[in-house]
Amino acid sequence: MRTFQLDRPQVFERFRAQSIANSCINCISKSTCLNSNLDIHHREKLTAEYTHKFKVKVGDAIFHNGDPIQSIYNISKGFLKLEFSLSNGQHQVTRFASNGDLVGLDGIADGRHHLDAYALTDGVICSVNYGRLQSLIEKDPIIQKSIERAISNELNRAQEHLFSLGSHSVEEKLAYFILELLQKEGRFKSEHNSLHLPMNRGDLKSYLGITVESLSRALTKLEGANFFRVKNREINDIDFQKLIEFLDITIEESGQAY
Amino acid sequence: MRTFQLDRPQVFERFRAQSIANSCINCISKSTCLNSNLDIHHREKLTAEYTHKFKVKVGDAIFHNGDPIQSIYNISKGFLKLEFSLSNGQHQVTRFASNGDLVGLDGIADGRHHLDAYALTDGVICSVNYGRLQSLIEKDPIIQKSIERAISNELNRAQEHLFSLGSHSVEEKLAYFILELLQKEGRFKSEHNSLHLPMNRGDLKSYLGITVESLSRALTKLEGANFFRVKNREINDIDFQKLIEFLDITIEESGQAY
DNA sequence: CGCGCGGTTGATAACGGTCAAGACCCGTGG
DNA sequence: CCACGGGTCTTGACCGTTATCAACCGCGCG
Repeated sequence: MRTFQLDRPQVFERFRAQSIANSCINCISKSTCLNSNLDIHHREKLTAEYTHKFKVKVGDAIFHNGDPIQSIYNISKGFLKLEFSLSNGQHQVTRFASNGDLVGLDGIADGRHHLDAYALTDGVICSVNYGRLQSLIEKDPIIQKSIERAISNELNRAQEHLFSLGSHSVEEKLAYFILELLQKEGRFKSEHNSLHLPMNRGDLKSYLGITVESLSRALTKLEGANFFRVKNREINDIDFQKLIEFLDITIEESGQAY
Repeated sequence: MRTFQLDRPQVFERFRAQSIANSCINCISKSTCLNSNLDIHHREKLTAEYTHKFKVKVGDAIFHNGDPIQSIYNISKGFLKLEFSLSNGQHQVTRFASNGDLVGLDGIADGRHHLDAYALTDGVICSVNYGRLQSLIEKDPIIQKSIERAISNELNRAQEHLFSLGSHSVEEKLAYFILELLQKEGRFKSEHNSLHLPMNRGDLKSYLGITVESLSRALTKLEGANFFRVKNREINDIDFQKLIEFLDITIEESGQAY
């Protein structure tokens, strides 16, 4: 289970000023980045010559389906959505990504991205040039392992999403989503039983494969059953235990990330 | 797009007799295996000391959720289903795998499998010891790339599945599935407009996230609209063009596999 | 022959989608 | 500071699709 915290923005800002200067050593995201299990020597290799930090604003596209894969992206700050889209306009959000998540691995298969990536909020992204990363991988098995684990991890996340979309009611899908977000922010056992949703209802209904109206009704219904309180994008007083009972599932303590 | 054919079983049997003797050089699956883009020298490395061929029977489990990852599996013959399952009995088929598919990559993330794998038919599986594969990867960047591409490919397949489950009617999900199978068997432009479904209705409804009854009705409905003819597990006279018009999609010629 | 299993068909009900209206949020400008 | 306006979100009424429950069919097998 990841344990970083998102609730002290001012501290974040101080680190940001350092990390934007392209050092992996001091980067706030390092505990969840590619180099999470690298020692300090390895981390230095990932620094300036391989990485490039840049800011994004709400709505910015990071890459599109079909684009050749230039880089792998690590999110330092902010939120992205990843969409599967067809030329006829149909599209679906398949993933939300945030602090420490690696994005763009879908392009490894054939050298082209298969998804669209957009910024949901202003943020900072660390890009790692893919060509250079490849040569680095060849020289360093630890980095190679990190990459493989990251993709495999993403695959497993997709499987869980698949499961939650198949044969579940709207309320159940929503409950799975809330738990997923809680887990991502490492808040299972913490005193923080609230969430701020980084996405609007439109993106969330797409992710869940339902309509906005159903989503809205599901929110009020679960609120009425005292699973949580909803106020716009704020979810408060989340009753973690009730949610997992509702879904009839058990959560292991050691939800180990990559 | 993959171009191997599945419709001459007696020829397959002759090859099988050779490949069971553990040579990647003569293996019938090699064009779609890990070593698809290896030259003959590299292929030799993958032979006997790394791989082990074995037969499976209908219903056999290959691995379970939680098992430590011993091997990566390449399917030489037959069909597998991969299931996401919870301890409360809920489960969903998330993938069907056949000739040339790599299975078990979900376990790379944390060294344990996250899915259950079962044989849908009798078959032959080629296992590659994961520990040895890892050391091989370190020495040989081409094999490492093959692995990464295979996982990334699987990730993209999962995204498409996700898309087809979200916001689509039962008939649409079924149509997507038929096209997916056709594509897998490389029959888009071939004279073969028929399919044999390797799975029963129960597994298929699980994959599509619907009920058996809805599946049955969707089959008869699409049959009534002359998309194809259904006879038990045989799908005949498939009207490829009508299917893609129904889904309002376009298919590129070059559906390149890994 | 008759049982059991997988699959289909039918009747009914509920869940979720659709359409329409209204409430709320928030930025802009008077 | 408040009024306005546009977009987002919620609520309500209605209807269609799909799940549910139940019966039945066909086939393989003891």
